[in-house]
Amino acid sequence: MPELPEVETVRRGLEKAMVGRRINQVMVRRSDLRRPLPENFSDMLSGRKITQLDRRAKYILIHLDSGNVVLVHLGMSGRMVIEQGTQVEVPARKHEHIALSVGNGTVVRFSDPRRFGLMDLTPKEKLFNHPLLKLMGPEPLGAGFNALNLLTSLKGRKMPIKSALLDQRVVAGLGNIYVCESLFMAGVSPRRITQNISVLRAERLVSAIKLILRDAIKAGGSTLRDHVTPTGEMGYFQYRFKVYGREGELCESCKKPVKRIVQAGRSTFFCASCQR
DNA sequence: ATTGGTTCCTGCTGGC
DNA sequence: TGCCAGCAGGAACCAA
Repeated sequence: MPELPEVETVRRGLEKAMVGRRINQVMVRRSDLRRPLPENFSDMLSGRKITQLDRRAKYILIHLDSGNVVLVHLGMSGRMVIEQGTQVEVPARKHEHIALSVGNGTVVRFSDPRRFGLMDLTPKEKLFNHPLLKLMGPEPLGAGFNALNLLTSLKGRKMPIKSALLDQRVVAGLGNIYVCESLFMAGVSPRRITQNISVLRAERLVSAIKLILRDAIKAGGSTLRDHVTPTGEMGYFQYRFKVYGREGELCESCKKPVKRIVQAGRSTFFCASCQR
């Protein structure tokens, strides 16, 4: 499931194939994604040159020479795949919703079986006032994400730290997998209530999050079910999970079994002995 | 106001 | 072997 490292991997792959190219054809097969595609989506993209590809949290931002920006969110099962020597009319796979032809027989295809993903369009100057981005917290790999900042945003709140780290307003881009792994690396219990997070624990958490995200990006993200790079290769970080999906296996560090609990409706994997 | 629960969606899997 | 309930989860929404 695409979290920040997977989205960054996809962004890097798309950047090579798309920046400097002109979108000469847009095919919309389904517009009822997580939120409906803007009505003029095709018209606003057609004929536009792609100037830049950025990422904000789990969003890919495609900058157009018209001054508009396309926001792409992959949701749970979204894929962006580059194909050579093909045409937009021919769907590459089931559940392909959008295809962009960017010249030289190159087609970028967005598929998303579960349709939790979305695309939207906004003028560049309104980008960070966009409702989806406006309330978003700091980029975890940026200087704006540090222990002090984290403690401030957790102050007075009473929820398990696991849930807080999934809240995109606290830090933007983490999902269930990297939160579990970060908490393990930091030795912090997922059940610990946010207001009881000490400075030391906040520092360890911030370091762990940055380290894990950087390593995961280097590994091309994690391929569990859906994630592939735009050129179809898989990521490798799943082989380095210490706790995620490892219920019952022995903790590498203390050899006690990894536990699974449910918090806010989703699985948390952790070592009750190493994480306090 | 904050927080936890529910919902959307489809594909995969585990248990009978 | 085959079927199907249940699970996977990002984030908006709802209710307490």
